[in-house]
Amino acid sequence: MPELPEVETIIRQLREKVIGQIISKVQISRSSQWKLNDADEVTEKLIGKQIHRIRRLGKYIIFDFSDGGVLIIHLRMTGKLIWSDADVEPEKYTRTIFHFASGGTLQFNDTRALGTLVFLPPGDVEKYSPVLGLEPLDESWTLKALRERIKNSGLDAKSFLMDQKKIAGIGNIYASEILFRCRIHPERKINELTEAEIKSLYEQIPLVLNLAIEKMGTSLGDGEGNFRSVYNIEGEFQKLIRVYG
DNA sequence: CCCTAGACTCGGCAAC
DNA sequence: AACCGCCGAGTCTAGC
Repeated sequence: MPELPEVETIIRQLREKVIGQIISKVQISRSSQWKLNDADEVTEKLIGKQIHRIRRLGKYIIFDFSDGGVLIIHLRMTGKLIWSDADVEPEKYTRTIFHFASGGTLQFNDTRALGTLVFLPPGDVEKYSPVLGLEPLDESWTLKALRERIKNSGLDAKSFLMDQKKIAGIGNIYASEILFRCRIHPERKINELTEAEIKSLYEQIPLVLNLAIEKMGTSLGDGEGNFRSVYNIEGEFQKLIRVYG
Protein backbone atom coordinates (compact mmCIF):
# COMPACT_ATOMS: atom_id res chain seq x y z
CA MET A 1 0.00 0.00 0.00
CA PRO A 2 1.46 3.33 -0.93
CA GLU A 3 1.58 5.68 2.06
CA LEU A 4 3.45 8.97 2.38
CA PRO A 5 7.02 7.56 2.03
CA GLU A 6 6.08 5.44 -1.00
CA VAL A 7 4.29 8.35 -2.68
CA GLU A 8 7.26 10.62 -1.93
CA THR A 9 9.60 8.02 -3.45
CA ILE A 10 7.42 7.89 -6.55
CA ILE A 11 7.28 11.65 -7.06
CA ARG A 12 11.04 12.04 -6.61
CA GLN A 13 11.68 9.39 -9.25
CA LEU A 14 9.04 10.83 -11.56
CA ARG A 15 10.73 14.22 -11.37
CA GLU A 16 13.93 12.73 -12.81
CA LYS A 17 11.98 11.45 -15.78
CA VAL A 18 9.00 13.58 -16.70
CA ILE A 19 9.63 17.21 -15.76
CA GLY A 20 9.46 19.23 -18.97
CA GLN A 21 8.02 16.35 -20.96
CA ILE A 22 5.02 16.72 -23.24
CA ILE A 23 2.14 14.23 -23.37
CA SER A 24 1.67 12.86 -26.88
CA LYS A 25 -1.03 10.25 -26.31
CA VAL A 26 -3.21 8.85 -23.52
CA GLN A 27 -4.70 5.35 -23.58
CA ILE A 28 -7.50 4.72 -21.11
CA SER A 29 -8.71 1.16 -20.62
CA ARG A 30 -10.70 1.73 -17.41
CA SER A 31 -12.52 5.03 -17.74
CA SER A 32 -14.37 4.76 -14.41
CA GLN A 33 -11.17 5.62 -12.56
CA TRP A 34 -11.22 9.13 -14.05
CA LYS A 35 -13.45 10.67 -11.43
CA LEU A 36 -14.47 13.97 -13.02
CA ASN A 37 -13.66 13.43 -16.66
CA ASP A 38 -15.11 11.77 -19.70
CA ALA A 39 -12.49 9.36 -21.07
CA ASP A 40 -12.62 10.47 -24.72
CA GLU A 41 -12.58 14.12 -23.75
CA VAL A 42 -9.67 13.88 -21.32
CA THR A 43 -7.64 11.80 -23.79
CA GLU A 44 -8.01 14.66 -26.23
CA LYS A 45 -7.38 17.46 -23.75
CA LEU A 46 -4.18 16.04 -22.25
CA ILE A 47 -2.35 15.92 -25.57
CA GLY A 48 0.28 18.64 -25.76
CA LYS A 49 0.33 19.33 -22.01
CA GLN A 50 3.79 19.88 -20.60
CA ILE A 51 4.63 18.74 -17.08
CA HIS A 52 6.04 21.68 -15.18
CA ARG A 53 6.11 20.40 -11.61
CA ILE A 54 5.30 17.27 -9.57
CA ARG A 55 4.31 17.39 -5.93
CA ARG A 56 2.73 15.34 -3.15
CA LEU A 57 -0.20 16.22 -0.90
CA GLY A 58 -0.75 13.55 1.72
CA LYS A 59 -0.95 10.41 -0.44
CA TYR A 60 -2.01 12.35 -3.55
CA ILE A 61 0.34 12.83 -6.51
CA ILE A 62 -0.11 16.13 -8.32
CA PHE A 63 1.24 16.98 -11.77
CA ASP A 64 1.16 20.70 -12.55
CA PHE A 65 1.09 21.51 -16.24
CA SER A 66 2.80 24.55 -17.75
CA ASP A 67 -0.59 26.09 -18.60
CA GLY A 68 -1.80 25.91 -14.99
CA GLY A 69 -3.92 22.76 -15.31
CA VAL A 70 -3.35 19.78 -13.02
CA LEU A 71 -3.54 16.00 -13.01
CA ILE A 72 -4.19 14.45 -9.60
CA ILE A 73 -3.61 10.73 -9.03
CA HIS A 74 -4.37 8.67 -5.94
CA LEU A 75 -3.07 5.08 -5.89
CA ARG A 76 -5.39 3.87 -3.11
CA MET A 77 -4.66 0.22 -2.25
CA THR A 78 -2.98 -1.30 -5.28
CA GLY A 79 -2.18 1.47 -7.77
CA LYS A 80 1.31 1.69 -9.29
CA LEU A 81 3.00 4.18 -11.61
CA ILE A 82 5.68 2.53 -13.73
CA TRP A 83 8.05 4.43 -16.00
CA SER A 84 9.51 3.03 -19.19
CA ASP A 85 11.95 4.75 -21.57
CA ALA A 86 10.40 2.83 -24.45
CA ASP A 87 6.86 2.30 -25.66
CA VAL A 88 4.80 -0.36 -23.86
CA GLU A 89 1.68 -2.41 -24.53
CA PRO A 90 -1.13 -2.47 -21.96
CA GLU A 91 -0.93 -5.45 -19.58
CA LYS A 92 -3.76 -7.14 -17.73
CA TYR A 93 -4.03 -4.52 -14.98
CA THR A 94 -2.91 -1.47 -16.95
CA ARG A 95 -5.69 1.10 -16.55
CA THR A 96 -4.18 4.15 -18.26
CA ILE A 97 -0.97 4.77 -20.20
CA PHE A 98 0.53 8.22 -20.68
CA HIS A 99 2.83 8.46 -23.70
CA PHE A 100 5.36 11.29 -23.98
CA ALA A 101 6.84 13.03 -26.99
CA SER A 102 10.28 11.73 -25.94
CA GLY A 103 9.09 8.15 -26.51
CA GLY A 104 8.83 7.30 -22.80
CA THR A 105 5.67 6.03 -21.14
CA LEU A 106 4.10 6.16 -17.72
CA GLN A 107 1.76 3.29 -16.92
CA PHE A 108 -0.90 3.43 -14.25
CA ASN A 109 -1.42 -0.18 -13.18
CA ASP A 110 -3.98 -1.11 -10.57
CA THR A 111 -5.24 -4.64 -9.84
CA ARG A 112 -8.20 -3.61 -7.73
CA ALA A 113 -8.91 -0.50 -9.81
CA LEU A 114 -9.80 1.61 -6.81
CA GLY A 115 -7.23 4.29 -7.61
CA THR A 116 -8.42 7.63 -8.95
CA LEU A 117 -7.34 10.14 -11.60
CA VAL A 118 -8.61 13.68 -12.03
CA PHE A 119 -7.72 16.20 -14.71
CA LEU A 120 -8.51 19.85 -14.04
CA PRO A 121 -7.96 22.45 -16.79
CA PRO A 122 -6.49 25.84 -15.76
CA GLY A 123 -9.82 27.45 -14.83
CA ASP A 124 -11.14 24.49 -12.86
CA VAL A 125 -8.31 23.84 -10.44
CA GLU A 126 -10.51 24.79 -7.47
CA LYS A 127 -13.12 22.17 -8.34
CA TYR A 128 -11.31 19.36 -6.59
CA SER A 129 -9.26 19.74 -3.45
CA PRO A 130 -9.06 16.90 -0.96
CA VAL A 131 -9.48 17.83 2.71
CA LEU A 132 -6.27 16.88 4.47
CA GLY A 133 -4.82 17.31 7.93
CA LEU A 134 -1.32 18.21 9.06
CA GLU A 135 1.60 17.45 6.76
CA PRO A 136 4.19 15.77 9.00
CA LEU A 137 7.15 16.92 6.86
CA ASP A 138 6.08 20.58 6.54
CA GLU A 139 6.98 23.58 8.66
CA SER A 140 3.35 23.49 9.76
CA TRP A 141 4.19 20.35 11.78
CA THR A 142 4.47 21.70 15.32
CA LEU A 143 3.76 20.21 18.74
CA LYS A 144 1.11 22.85 19.24
CA ALA A 145 -0.69 22.03 15.98
CA LEU A 146 -0.65 18.31 16.80
CA ARG A 147 -2.00 18.92 20.30
CA GLU A 148 -4.77 21.06 18.81
CA ARG A 149 -5.84 18.22 16.48
CA ILE A 150 -5.76 15.67 19.27
CA LYS A 151 -7.78 17.76 21.69
CA ASN A 152 -11.26 17.26 20.22
CA SER A 153 -10.84 13.68 19.06
CA GLY A 154 -12.25 10.58 20.70
CA LEU A 155 -10.52 8.22 18.26
CA ASP A 156 -8.10 5.55 19.35
CA ALA A 157 -4.44 6.25 18.64
CA LYS A 158 -4.10 4.12 15.51
CA SER A 159 -7.32 5.41 13.91
CA PHE A 160 -6.20 8.94 14.66
CA LEU A 161 -2.84 8.47 12.94
CA MET A 162 -4.55 6.96 9.89
CA ASP A 163 -7.24 9.65 9.65
CA GLN A 164 -6.23 11.75 6.64
CA LYS A 165 -8.19 14.74 7.94
CA LYS A 166 -6.10 14.73 11.13
CA ILE A 167 -2.66 13.90 9.75
CA ALA A 168 -2.02 13.43 6.04
CA GLY A 169 -0.16 10.45 4.59
CA ILE A 170 -0.08 7.73 7.25
CA GLY A 171 -1.66 4.30 6.70
CA ASN A 172 -1.60 0.92 8.40
CA ILE A 173 2.12 0.10 8.18
CA TYR A 174 3.51 3.41 9.42
CA ALA A 175 0.80 3.91 12.06
CA SER A 176 1.77 0.54 13.57
CA GLU A 177 5.48 1.24 13.36
CA ILE A 178 5.21 4.73 14.86
CA LEU A 179 3.03 3.57 17.77
CA PHE A 180 5.35 0.67 18.49
CA ARG A 181 8.38 2.95 18.63
CA CYS A 182 6.47 5.32 20.91
CA ARG A 183 5.34 2.45 23.15
CA ILE A 184 1.70 3.46 22.76
CA HIS A 185 -0.98 0.78 22.47
CA PRO A 186 -2.97 1.28 19.21
CA GLU A 187 -6.31 1.18 21.06
CA ARG A 188 -5.46 3.88 23.59
CA LYS A 189 -7.71 6.93 23.23
CA ILE A 190 -5.68 9.65 21.58
CA ASN A 191 -6.98 12.39 23.88
CA GLU A 192 -6.01 10.39 26.95
CA LEU A 193 -2.30 10.25 26.10
CA THR A 194 0.18 11.92 28.43
CA GLU A 195 2.06 15.02 27.35
CA ALA A 196 5.22 12.90 27.10
CA GLU A 197 3.48 10.46 24.78
CA ILE A 198 2.21 13.26 22.53
CA LYS A 199 5.74 14.67 22.41
CA SER A 200 7.02 11.25 21.45
CA LEU A 201 4.49 11.01 18.60
CA TYR A 202 5.41 14.50 17.48
CA GLU A 203 9.05 13.43 17.14
CA GLN A 204 8.65 9.87 15.87
CA ILE A 205 6.13 10.59 13.11
CA PRO A 206 8.45 12.66 10.88
CA LEU A 207 11.46 10.60 11.97
CA VAL A 208 9.96 7.29 10.86
CA LEU A 209 8.53 8.76 7.64
CA ASN A 210 11.87 10.35 6.71
CA LEU A 211 13.73 7.14 7.47
CA ALA A 212 11.31 5.24 5.22
CA ILE A 213 11.78 7.79 2.43
CA GLU A 214 15.56 7.30 2.69
CA LYS A 215 14.96 3.58 2.24
CA MET A 216 12.63 4.23 -0.71
CA GLY A 217 9.52 2.96 1.03
CA THR A 218 8.26 -0.36 2.34
CA SER A 219 7.56 -3.46 0.21
CA LEU A 220 5.73 -5.95 2.40
CA GLY A 221 4.01 -9.14 1.30
CA ASP A 222 4.08 -10.71 -2.16
CA GLY A 223 0.56 -9.86 -3.26
CA GLU A 224 -1.09 -7.03 -5.10
CA GLY A 225 -0.41 -4.46 -2.39
CA ASN A 226 3.34 -4.92 -2.53
CA PHE A 227 4.92 -1.55 -3.27
CA ARG A 228 7.06 -1.01 -6.36
CA SER A 229 8.72 2.25 -7.28
CA VAL A 230 8.50 3.97 -10.65
CA TYR A 231 11.38 1.73 -11.79
CA ASN A 232 9.46 -1.35 -10.61
CA ILE A 233 11.86 -2.07 -7.73
CA GLU A 234 11.09 -2.75 -4.09
CA GLY A 235 11.77 -0.43 -1.16
CA GLU A 236 14.05 -1.34 1.75
CA PHE A 237 12.23 -0.08 4.83
CA GLN A 238 10.64 -3.48 5.63
CA LYS A 239 14.14 -4.52 6.76
CA LEU A 240 14.00 -1.91 9.52
CA ILE A 241 10.43 -2.48 10.61
CA ARG A 242 10.07 -3.50 14.24
CA VAL A 243 6.42 -4.52 14.26
CA TYR A 244 4.12 -6.05 11.71
CA GLY A 245 0.35 -5.68 11.67
C1' DC B 1 -9.35 -5.49 7.45
C1' DC B 2 -7.28 -0.36 7.05
C1' DC B 3 -7.99 3.64 0.74
C1' DT B 4 -11.42 7.18 0.12
C1' DA B 5 -15.97 9.55 -0.40
C1' DG B 6 -20.42 9.92 0.72
C1' DA B 7 -24.38 8.71 3.41
C1' DC B 8 -25.54 8.21 7.75
C1' DT B 9 -25.93 8.70 13.10
C1' DC B 10 -25.17 11.03 17.31
C1' DG B 11 -24.52 14.65 20.72
C1' DG B 12 -23.77 19.43 21.87
C1' DC B 13 -25.40 23.63 21.38
C1' DA B 14 -28.05 27.65 20.72
C1' DA B 15 -32.08 32.22 22.62
C1' DC B 16 -32.25 38.53 22.38
C1' DA C 1 -36.49 26.31 25.82
C1' DA C 2 -35.35 22.76 22.56
C1' DC C 3 -40.91 19.60 20.12
C1' DC C 4 -35.91 22.66 15.75
C1' DG C 5 -31.93 22.75 13.00
C1' DC C 6 -26.97 23.18 12.40
C1' DC C 7 -22.36 21.57 12.95
C1' DG C 8 -18.52 18.59 13.83
C1' DA C 9 -16.99 14.10 14.82
C1' DG C 10 -17.38 9.43 14.24
C1' DT C 11 -19.23 5.07 11.91
C1' DC C 12 -20.46 2.26 8.02
C1' DT C 13 -20.19 0.80 3.40
C1' DA C 14 -19.55 0.68 -1.74
C1' DG C 15 -16.34 0.58 -5.10
C1' DC C 16 -13.08 -3.50 -7.97
